[in-house]
Amino acid sequence: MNNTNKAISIPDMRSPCPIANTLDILGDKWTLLVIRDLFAGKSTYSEFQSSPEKIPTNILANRLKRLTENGIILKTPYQERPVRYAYRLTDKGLSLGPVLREMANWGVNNIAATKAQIKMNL
Amino acid sequence: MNNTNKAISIPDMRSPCPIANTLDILGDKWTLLVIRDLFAGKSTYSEFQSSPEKIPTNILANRLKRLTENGIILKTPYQERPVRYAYRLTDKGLSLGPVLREMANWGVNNIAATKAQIKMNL
DNA sequence: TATAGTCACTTGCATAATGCAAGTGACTTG
DNA sequence: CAAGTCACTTGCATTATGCAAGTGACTATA
Repeated sequence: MNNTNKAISIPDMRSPCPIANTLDILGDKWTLLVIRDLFAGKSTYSEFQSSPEKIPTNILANRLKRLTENGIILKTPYQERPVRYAYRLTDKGLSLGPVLREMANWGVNNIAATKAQIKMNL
Repeated sequence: MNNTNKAISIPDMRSPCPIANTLDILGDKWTLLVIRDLFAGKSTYSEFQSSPEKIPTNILANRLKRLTENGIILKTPYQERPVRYAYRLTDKGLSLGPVLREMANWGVNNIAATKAQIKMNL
């Protein structure tokens, strides 16, 4: 059991609606792309930066911070000398698989010129 | 057959990824709440405004415009004298049900104090 | 027929988020 | 000891969001 068993709490909820509250955490253009990259096997800051959408580095830093605070990802050093960090999904993060799967599915069915490049276990 | 059979085209795609492209249409704090309201049976401007999250009216107008342009919703007058408009989901919009369902499901399982208020056919 | 009210927005402006480029510090390799 | 990599931070311009008030078409009531 890792640290994903505690629920996220949102200080000033705009409503009790689960969709609204989920959007307060994931509802922007970048957050779910970082999570997509994690599902695709990426784990370091520079790997996230190298994705084709070219996320600005300040936004990447901000999203990694927010996702960590919300218990969706975990930051750990994977080597010393020099110390290098890996981010990975917690159970809470892994449980976003179905959300990503349905979004990807909707995209391929409804947006022209979209192509799933790699097969992910969502 | 209604007008939902044409795929959305995104002028300057940031990548061919279906998740990235879906986020370019739905990735913000408000768009999916309007769609949620439509799934919940709401259809007029004032009904959307009355939802507990209190969407600013300029943002509501903007989102209804964008969703219409993307073929996700349809605007039709439902009465003359005075003319009143109803928005409703196209087939493309209805196919977002699974996305909403998985987001709602993730919210109830991972965010404290979230409560699904009404049962929706997602 | 003046007055008030509703609906579906629009406008103006302040605040916050995003986007771009450059810089920083710890560390390693040649 | 110079150059490079990693994981960021900072400064600033641009864009989006949020709030309040206003608009115009229409109706219902006095």
